[in-house]
Amino acid sequence: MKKVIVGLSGGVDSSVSALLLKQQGYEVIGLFMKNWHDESVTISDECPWLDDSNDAMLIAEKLGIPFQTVDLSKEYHSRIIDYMFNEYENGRTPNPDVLCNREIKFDIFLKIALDLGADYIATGHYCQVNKINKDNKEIYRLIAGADEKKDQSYFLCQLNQKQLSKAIFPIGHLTKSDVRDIAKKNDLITADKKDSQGLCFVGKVKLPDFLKQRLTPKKGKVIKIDSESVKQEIDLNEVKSKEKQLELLSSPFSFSSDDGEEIGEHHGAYYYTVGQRKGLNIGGFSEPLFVLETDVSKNLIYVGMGESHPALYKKALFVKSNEIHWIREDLKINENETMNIEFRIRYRQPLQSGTIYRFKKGLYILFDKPISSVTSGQFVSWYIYDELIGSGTIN
RNA sequence: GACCUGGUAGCUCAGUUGGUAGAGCAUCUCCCUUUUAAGGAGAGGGUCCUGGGUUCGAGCCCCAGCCAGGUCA
Repeated sequence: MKKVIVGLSGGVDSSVSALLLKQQGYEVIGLFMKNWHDESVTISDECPWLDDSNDAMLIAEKLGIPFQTVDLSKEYHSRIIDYMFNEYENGRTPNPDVLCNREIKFDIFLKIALDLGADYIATGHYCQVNKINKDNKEIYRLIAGADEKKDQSYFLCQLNQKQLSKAIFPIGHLTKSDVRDIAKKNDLITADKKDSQGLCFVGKVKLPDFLKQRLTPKKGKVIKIDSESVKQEIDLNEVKSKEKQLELLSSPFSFSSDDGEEIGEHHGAYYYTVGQRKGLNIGGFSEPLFVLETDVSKNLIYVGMGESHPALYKKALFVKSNEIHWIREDLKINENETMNIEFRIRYRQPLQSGTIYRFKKGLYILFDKPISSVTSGQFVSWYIYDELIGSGTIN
């Protein structure tokens, strides 16, 4: 009998995952990860993890499976929280939950599971894995969850073949309402529990407050850039090489304080992210203001009025060579090759179409249509149909 | 110095022939969402510059003052 350790979070998705594994005849062990202690920074109920661990335990009892708790808060802190603060400090916008999967659930947790003699680990993610044979090699494919609205493949975009080979996603072929139905029919107490939100393991936070733990507030200017003053289309015909063209299209606008008018003050450029609307605390304009760019070294933030401001849109993005990740290494493209793909630059964004151009320095993705709020530090993941084949950090 | 225009929600402004005020933005809450955003819904918020006067009744009319911007000598 194959042995699976399932990460029980105390939610309905992992509950049903465990149930299904049990029904499929696996030897199932439930493991609850406690990765965060500090409730002072969260908005939600006083002690969410206590309820969650309790629910997880009750589910394990109900299913008649062994249950354990592990505390990975030290690792979570060094691998996720530290990364987060570093990125924000450098004016980038990290994605802790993508890292959490790569570094915690599918690394440390996986190792613990293997040490316990498990053959696989399972989680309640809405995504699917399948295996194909190609040139006598087994290749694992990461497929989007069947429920388009809940597809969480994006959060797993940094996993590799080895990790996928050990992963089972028991609910990936189901919809959320299927999962809730199953939970109800089987009297699982988590059946009607609200979906979790906010940072995985940490919970819902007000980001600026969270960041203030380590990034001290410092006042700076907010500069408003007029639509008209944004330099118009670069004449690509004057630029000979494709690489140079793409470099221009993907590079930041690099505004300076002379490019616009000072309209207010902020409390720290690193609290803001591209495309952000709320929290600027500046009114008096006919349309909302959106953050176009931040400059952490000068502590400036640049904003533009209206959702169609030209500086809110980009036609290309860049990923450095060492930050390119292929799940399907067999599909990897070489220097000077291109590939038509679909991609997304944030969770739940509809897939966008574009082309990858690979050069020595890294790769560019040229979008068929300009994309709003392309944010450095976030992950871009690329797909062929519903298969996620690679990803990278937006430069 | 004279004249003109304006002083109305946190901000920018609208307010019909006088009947105790509105819109956008901002803010807050909720919804959505295992990142950051965006998006959707709702709510709160006004000694209508001050002091007099006319009127049954004044943000709207009259007088004086204060403040801001402008024009002319």
